[in-house]
This record gives sequence, structure tokens and C-alpha cells, in this order.
Amino acid sequence: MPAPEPGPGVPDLAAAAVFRPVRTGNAFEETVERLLQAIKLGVVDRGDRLPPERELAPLLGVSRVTLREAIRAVQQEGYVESRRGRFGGTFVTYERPRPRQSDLRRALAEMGDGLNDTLTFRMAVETGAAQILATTRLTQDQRAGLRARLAELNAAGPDEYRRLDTLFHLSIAEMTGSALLSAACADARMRVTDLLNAIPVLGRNIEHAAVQHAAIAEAILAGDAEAARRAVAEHLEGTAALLRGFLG
Amino acid sequence: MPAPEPGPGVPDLAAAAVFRPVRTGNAFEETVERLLQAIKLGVVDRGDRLPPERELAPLLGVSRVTLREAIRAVQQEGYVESRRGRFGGTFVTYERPRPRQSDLRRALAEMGDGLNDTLTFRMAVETGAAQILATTRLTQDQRAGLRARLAELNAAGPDEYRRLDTLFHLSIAEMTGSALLSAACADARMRVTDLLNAIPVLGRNIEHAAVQHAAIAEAILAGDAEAARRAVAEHLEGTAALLRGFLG
DNA sequence: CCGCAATGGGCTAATGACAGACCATTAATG
DNA sequence: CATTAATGGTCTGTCATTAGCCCATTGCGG
Repeated sequence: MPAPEPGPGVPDLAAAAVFRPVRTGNAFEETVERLLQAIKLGVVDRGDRLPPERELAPLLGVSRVTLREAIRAVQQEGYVESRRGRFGGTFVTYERPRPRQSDLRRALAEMGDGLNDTLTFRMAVETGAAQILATTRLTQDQRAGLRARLAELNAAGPDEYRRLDTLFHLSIAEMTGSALLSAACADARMRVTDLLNAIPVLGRNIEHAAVQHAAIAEAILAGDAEAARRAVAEHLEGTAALLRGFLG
Repeated sequence: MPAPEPGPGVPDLAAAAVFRPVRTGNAFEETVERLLQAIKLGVVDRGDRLPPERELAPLLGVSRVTLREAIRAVQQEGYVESRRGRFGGTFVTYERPRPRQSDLRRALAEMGDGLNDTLTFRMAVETGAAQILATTRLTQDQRAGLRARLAELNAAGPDEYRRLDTLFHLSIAEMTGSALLSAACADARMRVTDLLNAIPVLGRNIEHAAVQHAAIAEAILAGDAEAARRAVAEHLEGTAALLRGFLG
């Protein structure tokens, strides 16, 4: 017999959500992961410079030593290059490789059971963000910003597409003004970056996505929360279906 | 002049979401926080026993030493009591104090700017969870579980109300099957626990909430995603308005 | 040409956190 | 009444992480 049940009404369900890890892993590996995501997500593009170590370390909440070790690791993998001296810095050298199905299969295998979890999470937070933003009174700057992001995305070639797509989605979360929500959306996106980057950017898909992106922006600008939510849901459902299709 | 801009299209917006802390704080403090939340949330009730240290430490992802230090801290604050020997353990002794307005004001002051952030985040993840659950095909067990939670909540007296309310909300997230989403909802709830616990449980409010809870469960069971989302949004908006009211 | 400022590179001492083993206590069980 | 299993309590050695300081390099501006 296992240990005696703690009490009659004590729920194992809720316990699972409260008694979960307080920290994700070791600082070094987490930092490497963040740097890779910043690069793969396109937040820092090829040729761009990372923030100086003395600024970045406190942003990431790690010591400079740990950050430097992480940078050295991604450097050895060929993602960045460091230059000393004034106006030096650590510069991104990574170029996105052509999408390969083998990469996708590997990435899917790595995720394993986490895929559905991630897709569900992403659906929840992104639809939530869009819906909230649509019910918010937006400033003129915000409206202009959203339109600008959409225009950039529509003007993008295949090389820049994923990057600007990420930015479009993230900017919706950012505009809600909730750091927690932004972080959650960024986190969700990071978890599928490798998968998305392994999928070829096809003209047909872009066109389809462009319609959906336009619908999302339109609904948000019009203040139609329900339409915004539905548009995001449809959009993400498309991606999810695509990814799940490879699991067959 | 600050450092040269990294590049033309590089977004500070997205950078904020990616270059954020990789870890929340030190393990000890985080662990203390979790234990307090488990107690205040009512996941472990007065008289209940925490899981044995040797089980709990790996669940929380910390060493037993760290967990023990955290337990000692909450022990000294009078929340728990440890007993050695077989069938011993660490038992909750905390009794929720009567709600006091001064507690609420203090808790609100502590949160500061974080309140809107948290409320927005909570709105997003909980509406997302409800909506997703409503579009999911539920098993008979799940349907029965949801009904059971609702019934328990409706039968609760003022003492048990917050606890069962938490469980009702969390069980919705849990049933989506997404650990990430459950964790997000639990996290959001934890961030407002102190505030909610400082608000008196009034019969009028309970009745009002009961109608909304019923509407939520009904919509989910009926598979009506839009109604589920709206019901949760209305419900949370009530709480949010109440809390914001104290800021005036 | 010199000095300054901004950057990466490297060192050290102190602390945090860990794994793992062992001890002490308790109550159910035979 | 002795055994034994399950628990909290303690110790030790090791590795991870930090803060703080100084060095090395580089290009701009006098």
C-alpha cells in the first residue's frame, strides 16, 4: 500500500500544478538556449550585435561568467563571432539553413509528448492576447505599429518571413502591456521555432497566412474581440495541423 | 548618445521578451514561496501532511537540503509543524486569518504595477483554457469530475470557499492536458491569492459567482467555446474590478 | 601621436546548491 | 517486546554560480 492519503478532499490534480519545479535547469544551459532562441527567432539578425555582456548578463539574470561560458558555447557552434575593442561586440554569423525534412523529424522526435502540450499552450496564450488587445483602447502609435508590422510581414521574402512572422505575433502580446503574457507567448513561440524553421516557406502557405494575419490585425483594430480570437485560433490551428501531420 | 543601434529592423519590443531572466531568483526563496502558496491556496489544508521531503524535493526540482531550509523557514512563521518517526511528516497548522482590509492594502502595495500585469495574464490564460476545453472531446470521467467540483464549490461554506474555488478553476486548466497551461493558470492564481484571501467572502458575491461558475461549466460541457470564454471573462472581470476598486 | 572609452577576456575568493550517505525517532506489526 | 519501515535531522565533499576586480584590445577624437 502506498502512503496514506493525506486527507479526504485533497486534490492530486492541483498538487501537480503547485508542486512543480521551481527552476528550469542549470543557468548555463538555460542561457545557451536563450541565446540560440534569440538568434533562431531572428530577434538578433545576421550581422547584428548582441547587447554587451555587461548589459546582457543582468537582463538574463545570470553572472557575466555564466553568460560568457554560454556565448563561448554558441560561438563554437558557429552562431556568433566576438570582436574586442571599442565598437566591438558579439555578432551573429548564423545563417538559417535550408529547411530539411530530416531536421523536422528530428525536432519532432526531440519534443515527443511535449508537442501537444506546447501547441495547446500556444493556442491559449495567443488567442488570449489577441482577444485582450482587441478589447483595449489602443493609442495611435500602437495602431500604426501593428499596421507597420503587418506591412513588413506582407513585404517579406522567404528569407525574412519567419522572422517577421514572429515579430508580428509577439508584438500583439507586447501591446497588451503584460510582461507575463509577452513572456508566455515568447516562450510558446520558442518551443516551436525549431519545428517551424524546418518547414519550407511555400508561397501558397504565405498567401494563406497573409489573409489570416490581415484578419487578425483588422479585428484587433476594429475592437472585435471575438473575431480576433477566432482569427488567431484559425491561424494557429493551421500550423498545428501541419505539424501534427508529420507525426502520422 | 547611447550605443549604436544594432540594425535597422531590430525590434526592441521582441528583445524584451527574449532577453528576460532565465531564472526567477534563488532556490531557497522560490521554494519558500511555493510552500506558502500550496498552503494559502489550500492545496494542502490544515491538518494535511506535505509529501515526504524525499518526494517533494525532486518534485520541486531542488535538493533536499534546500527544501529543508525552506520548510524550516515556514515552520518558524507558524505555518507547519514537523514530526519525526514513521507516519510522521510535516503537517499544516496554518489557519486562514479573518480577512482584513489592512492586509489587502498591504498586499496591493506589494504588488504595485504587477497587478494589471497579473490580471491581464490571468484573463488570457484562463479564458484560453476554458475555450480550449470546450472544444475538446471530454471523457465521461472528465465530465463527472467537472460537475463534482462545481457541486463541491456550491456546497462550500465561507471557510472552504476560496479553496474550492481555486480547485474548480485549476481543474479546468488541468483537464486540457497541457502541463504548461496548468502551470500558467496556477501561477496566475498564486499571484492573486494574497489579495483574494484578504477579501471577505460575502454571501452576495458567492451567489453571483455561483451563477457564473455554473455558466462556465455548462458551456464547457455543452462544447460551446464562445460561451465558455465569455463566461470566464465575465467572471474574472468581476474579480479584477473588485481589486482595482481598492486602488482608487 | 596620445589618451580615452567601450568592449571582450580572464582571475580569485566567497557563497549557493547539490548528491549521497548516515543518524535519530516513531509507531505499526508480528 | 523486538523488528522494521518510514519519516525528519545532520554531515561532508564537490561542483556551480556569483560579485568584483583588473587586463587586453580596439577605434574615435583630440
